[in-house]
Amino acid sequence: MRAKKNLENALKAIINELGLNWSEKIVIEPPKDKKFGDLAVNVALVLSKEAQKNPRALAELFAEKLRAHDADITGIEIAGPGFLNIRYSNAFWQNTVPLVRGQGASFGSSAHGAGLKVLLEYVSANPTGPLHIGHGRGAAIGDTLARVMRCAGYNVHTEYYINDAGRQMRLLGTSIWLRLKELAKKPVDWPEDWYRGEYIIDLAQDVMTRHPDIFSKPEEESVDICFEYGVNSIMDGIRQDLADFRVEHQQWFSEKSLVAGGAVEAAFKRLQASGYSFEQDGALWFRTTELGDDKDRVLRKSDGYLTYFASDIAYHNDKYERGFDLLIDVWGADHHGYIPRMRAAVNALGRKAESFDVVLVQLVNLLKEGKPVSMSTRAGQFETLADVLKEVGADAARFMFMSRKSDSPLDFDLDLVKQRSMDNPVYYVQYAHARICAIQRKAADQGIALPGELAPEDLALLVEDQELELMRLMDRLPETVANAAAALAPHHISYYLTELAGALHSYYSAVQVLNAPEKRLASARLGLLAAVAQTLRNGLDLLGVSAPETM
RNA sequence: GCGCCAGUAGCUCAGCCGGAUAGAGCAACUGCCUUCUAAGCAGUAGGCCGGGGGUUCGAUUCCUCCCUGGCGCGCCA
Repeated sequence: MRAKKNLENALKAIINELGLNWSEKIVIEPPKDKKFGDLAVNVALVLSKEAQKNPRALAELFAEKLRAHDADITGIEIAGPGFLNIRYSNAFWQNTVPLVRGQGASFGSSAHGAGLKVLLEYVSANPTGPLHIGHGRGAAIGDTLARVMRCAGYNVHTEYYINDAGRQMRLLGTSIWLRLKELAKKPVDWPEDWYRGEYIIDLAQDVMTRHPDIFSKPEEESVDICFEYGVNSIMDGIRQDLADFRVEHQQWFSEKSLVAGGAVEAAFKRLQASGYSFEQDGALWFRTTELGDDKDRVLRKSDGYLTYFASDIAYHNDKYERGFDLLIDVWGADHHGYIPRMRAAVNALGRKAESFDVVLVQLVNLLKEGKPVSMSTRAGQFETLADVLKEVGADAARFMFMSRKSDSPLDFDLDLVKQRSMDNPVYYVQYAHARICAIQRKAADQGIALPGELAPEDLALLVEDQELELMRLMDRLPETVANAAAALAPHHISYYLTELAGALHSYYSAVQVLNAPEKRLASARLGLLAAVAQTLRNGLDLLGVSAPETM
């Protein structure tokens, strides 16, 4: 980050001096191959198209000015069409060590998000059964994204929307009630649509214990009792599962409360005012086709019940009215068809299109010994998130979920995730941290103290290739976090960590720390390792993964 | 039929707001444990970046058409 910012500022000054225009297209990044230098930039982009055909002269001019501008730049190579390969001095990189150690747990953070108020909604699974592995992926992505965005300077609020109104909920109440009747050996007429899972029987049993007199009440009231108990009990389970997975929501937002509070009617009025709603066949419709959807959508059905869409519009309207600048929803990819109508709603509510974004999370294929495991809730046959966590642990599961971008399907092989090998990069990264801790313990045993702030002449001893590589990588954490936040792509963090861990392992094998030829060198290296451990911890913490001291 | 997502090394995947010789892990092969944890390291080999066309000085990246796979297309949520 420091390197990138430095170079960017220098380039801006020079471009300004030359009377040219800075272009957002000017990307400063690590070169594809380390032998090219520390950073690469293409300055040809500030030129007109015509001039870009011969960018060499300009590149030379920039090179000359950069050398004069920044004493930390020790090497500039002109390559390719307008490429400058920049090399920073060792001293520049060595300063990363005190920087990281000075910032400690906050190293990696930046002001990139400028305090933008973001509402991040994730999981929001219907309380009709326990969370399964697919919900787990959404949970891991949502929670990690929240951590990453906060670290990048966004003001993030996280929510779980509880769909405790509507048809599926009536179905839950009925399902429990029918199981209850079955338990009481009463005749049962099974409908086509009901929840068959074993947990429904458990719930029915609980209701029976708590309400022994339930059969003496009117059936409607009994179903209500079943529903109330079922929702609360299942939500308690969901909260517990998420807590075990280290997934946090700051707020649990009830759809029922939204409807009861009149928010839906208020949203309807807004749509009416903008002229997008109409009545037809006894139902209230929203003309989403005028806003890019392929069909108009029903808001209130002819039977008087609200659609899910209706209360969802009200919910999003409520989010805006609470003052959020950006709404991000994490959805399962099977809901992607829902996006156009939600965008239509955002538009009709008079909000900017960019203020609403969706992170689509593709399916998880749960595998056991290479064979798929079914996860249908209604068929009552699924591997719950809780079961998976019990089997592989939260660390391995969270890292696995962060090992792919969200919109590609993920095979989650239980046997693989349990494996303690490089098939399973979480151990690779954690092991790097544990190795540093082992050295630190050994140092303490030998009476070698972890140095405080290293003097410049001590830092200057850190000149091995692997040492400089570690410093360059550490310097990249803040921009990696900022990029991951801006792109809503939290998986970048796990790739970064794997790279940093690789550099550490490489260093560990090549260079002796405690057995270094000189005491001062050993001490300097301990200082470096303390910084690397800090960086690993900070990165792992963004993923919600622990950084063990021994393994 | 329409829409969304994907197609990159034998396998699992990064990269994609256009830029250098396309990267990583696994699997394969060769080496490295009397030295701080071998859950590791060093190295070799492995690619019409699904296919055709287009835009461009330059395309894995953008546009378009095809092919293949997944997922959606309710007065369900």
